[in-house]
Amino acid sequence: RADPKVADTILRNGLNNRYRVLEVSVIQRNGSDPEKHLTITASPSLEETELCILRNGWESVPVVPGDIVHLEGECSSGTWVINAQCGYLVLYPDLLLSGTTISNSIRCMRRAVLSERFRGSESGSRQMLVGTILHDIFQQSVTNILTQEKVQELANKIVYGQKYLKEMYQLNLKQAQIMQEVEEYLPSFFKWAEDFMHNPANQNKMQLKLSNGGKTEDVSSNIEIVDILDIEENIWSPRFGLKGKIDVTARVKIHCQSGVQSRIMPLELKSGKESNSIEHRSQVILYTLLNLERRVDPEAGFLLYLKTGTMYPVSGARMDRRELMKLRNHLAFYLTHSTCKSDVGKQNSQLSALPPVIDDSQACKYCSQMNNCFLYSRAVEQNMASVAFPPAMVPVIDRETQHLKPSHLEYFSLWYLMLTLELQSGEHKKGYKNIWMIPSLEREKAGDCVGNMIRVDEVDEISEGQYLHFFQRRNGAVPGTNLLVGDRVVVSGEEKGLLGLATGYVREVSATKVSCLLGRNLSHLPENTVFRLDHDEGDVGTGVPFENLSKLMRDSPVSERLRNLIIDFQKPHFIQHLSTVLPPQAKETVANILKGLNKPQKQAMKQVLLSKDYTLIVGMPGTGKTTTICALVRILSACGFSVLLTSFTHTAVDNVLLKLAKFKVGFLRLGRAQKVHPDIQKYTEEEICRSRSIKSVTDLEELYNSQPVVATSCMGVNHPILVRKQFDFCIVDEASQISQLICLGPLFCSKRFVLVGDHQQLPPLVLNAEARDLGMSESLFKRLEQNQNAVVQLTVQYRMNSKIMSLSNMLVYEGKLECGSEKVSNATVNLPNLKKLKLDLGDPSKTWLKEVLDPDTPVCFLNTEKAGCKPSDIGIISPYRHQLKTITDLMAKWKENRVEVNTVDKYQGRDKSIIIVSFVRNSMDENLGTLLKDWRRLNVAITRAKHKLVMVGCVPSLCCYPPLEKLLCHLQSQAMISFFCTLVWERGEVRLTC
DNA sequence: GCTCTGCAGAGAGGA
Repeated sequence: RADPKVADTILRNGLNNRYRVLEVSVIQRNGSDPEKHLTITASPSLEETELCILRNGWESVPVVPGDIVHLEGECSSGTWVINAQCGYLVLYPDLLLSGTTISNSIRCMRRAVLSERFRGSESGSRQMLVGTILHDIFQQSVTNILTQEKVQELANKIVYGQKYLKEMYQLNLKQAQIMQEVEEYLPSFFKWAEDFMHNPANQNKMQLKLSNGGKTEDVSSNIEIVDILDIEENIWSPRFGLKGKIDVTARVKIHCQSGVQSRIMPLELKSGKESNSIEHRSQVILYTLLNLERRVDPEAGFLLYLKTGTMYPVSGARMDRRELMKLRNHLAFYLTHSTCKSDVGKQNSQLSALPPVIDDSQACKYCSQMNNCFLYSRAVEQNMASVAFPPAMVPVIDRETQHLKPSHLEYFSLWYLMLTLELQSGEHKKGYKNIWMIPSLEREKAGDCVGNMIRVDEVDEISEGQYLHFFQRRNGAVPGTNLLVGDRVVVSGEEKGLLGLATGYVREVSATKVSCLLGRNLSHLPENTVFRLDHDEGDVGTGVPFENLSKLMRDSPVSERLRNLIIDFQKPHFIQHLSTVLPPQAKETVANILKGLNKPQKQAMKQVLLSKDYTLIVGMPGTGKTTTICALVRILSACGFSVLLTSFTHTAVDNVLLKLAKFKVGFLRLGRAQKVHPDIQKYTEEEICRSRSIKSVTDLEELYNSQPVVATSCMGVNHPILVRKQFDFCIVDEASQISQLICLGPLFCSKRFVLVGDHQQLPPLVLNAEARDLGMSESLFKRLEQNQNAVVQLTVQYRMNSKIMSLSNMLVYEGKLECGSEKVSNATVNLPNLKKLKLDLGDPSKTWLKEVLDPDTPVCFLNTEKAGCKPSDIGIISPYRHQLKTITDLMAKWKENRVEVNTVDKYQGRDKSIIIVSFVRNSMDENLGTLLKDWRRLNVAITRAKHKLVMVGCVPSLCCYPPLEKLLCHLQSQAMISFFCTLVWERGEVRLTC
């Protein structure tokens, strides 16, 4: 009951009810099937309980106390009955599972569960791409009622357009090949249209089970498609815990003996073999359920095979729907219970078993999840007493995983567990469910949503599949919001049932309007539709690390090499002489570049050139990491090497590129242009393809091969270039801040790698405490640092004056940091109005300010209001967000307010002339909190200032934290403490005492 | 005990 996963769930009655299960009991009566009785409640106090009785197979639903369920059906005097004839129980209804996921689980649920974790395991195939293209052509043809000639034209436009070029490049296919395949289908398109769209009296009799006047009857009827209402309609159903995209939503006339019926029905297109299989039919049945969210029950749908133009009716009979929903519940159970607490009394989590391995080696042979499936059984399940494998599969599993050592299996299961725990923490915080569980007005308060919007102006198709929409607040101005340009949004209708209409990106936010680039054109919706735009936190970055973990375990030379280096700590190798790597013609260029570097930087260049495996560059604060990376890229490319340049954030990548752009080194920037620095946008693939109007695979390939330097974020590893190309070097900036498995991504497509970072600064963020304790915040940089022969340190810094530097030197760097020049060492802050100001400070109560303002004082307080330096030169940092809010609010009164206020964490990688650190803490409580216990956070905090570092805090309180205690001791011994100020709160006023 | 960045992604077929 204390499960945090459900602790914050909103319970309620009614159509979209949510019940908490309090008790589960199995009732076994003589001679009849067992029943399951659930004691449930929809009241937050858990007091008013109801009873739910599960019968006729529903008792198999794996529901346990604490679970959240949704009930469909009827409740009479506090009792729900879910049986063969009526009602549904939906387990974890806020977990929406897609139609394909559920139909894929019919044969093997294990595969369906694995596919949810390892999304990119299927790299796609020719058939799939052709399928996607055929869908597109068909959908556009029927929507626009095109003639045969026009359809041919459209096919040409799509195949020879830019839309699918990337996929074609990835699969190494030619456009002509695709076109040839596509053309074979076109005659069937026309045949279908002839049969069903333009010919009401067609001879294609179909058997349809439909309700009529209260009873269901099997009717023989003629089907006529009269109107196409939507294509790719996206429906989220929090009632059934389902989601899906419906190929075609059509108005259908059903002509039968008793008359004509008109219905809106789903049409599912298939370009493969005409199998009419249970999987295909199940998909249609699930779509009939999805339709309930928006319209009356269609009761049936159609399966259309594009190869032949044959259309099969599929009824959404109660029995089939019921079985599919039970399947969904099982899937939801496995996805939700991916970890469990080990033996009673212990608090440690461990991985749960997946759905069992099926006994069908024939089916497994072609399964895209085979590797992950066997890996999980070998690394995780083989040690579980409760898991038995089909005997025939045991040797297969062993054979397919024999390339892995015990250390590899251990690494896999540890990281799989940590990633899963972290995923659960993320789901708990974010997730889509807020969109349907919390009204827009309420979500607006937190800034995550803008509701009550109507669409204005025309929808503008910017490029294929990208529609620019404009929204305006129905009454008044757009409220204050966190929505920023470039953020992902989900557009829904305020009216229920219109969830997830489209997703896209924010283009512009003004006081009156929000414009968004969406994947679907919403202009077909009624003009008075009221929308809400929700900030889409999505489940970003959850798939990539799982995917990388799976890749690392593959039976391939690249993966084996990385396993040896990363898991088994194999010593990195270096070659002896530079002459063997340095081409004669590059010598002069390289020498010139080296001239601009200091000694440790030069050493770093040499080390990288000599490396056969990897190099770690420790970039202490202010030591010119960006300059070093920039020089490194120039040298490597002068030597003829290809380079993949990455970092976790777009900002970090662009920082290097901004510098690099000044030199004659060409590069290609991957990633969404919206997320890229404006000055770098012209180097993005998106921009280049637009400006050169690239429309053939050949041209695209040429572009991809044109630059030896490619830059992208670590998450962008699924780009086709990285799938097909191998680079000589991969450089990862800010590597000490990147989670191990995310950092691993770009390394698969490179022969050698360079990690740049500083493990004395903040590690990757890990939300889940247990995962953190298990070691999840260990970056790859930190892990490999134990191989000291691969490490070079940049120790000469150009940021801080000597006094500021000395703090960090004492704290963590053991005196290794040195100033780059006298100028740096002696630099002080320039305060032009100081003289005048000092006169104003005659009041004895302000003497402390005088001292504080003295440029020769490294530790002090500064009044930015009158001192006369630019506010933009000042940064205020604190470990705590709430403190920043208070400071920001206090400063809001000022006319000109350009002082940047931010968290320590956010200031990493940046600097300012003057930094004011507010340590906040002012109590001797036992509750210390963890933020200030971290040496790395303190190190970051005190190494941001170039000329003046002002720290504010309560000395005795702060002495409880070991890192601060050390710092304060040092300050005292250096006589810097006398200037230290204590910040005291009294009745909401800030008073400074010395 | 309070720190937060990444990003399209449901479905494209195959046995």
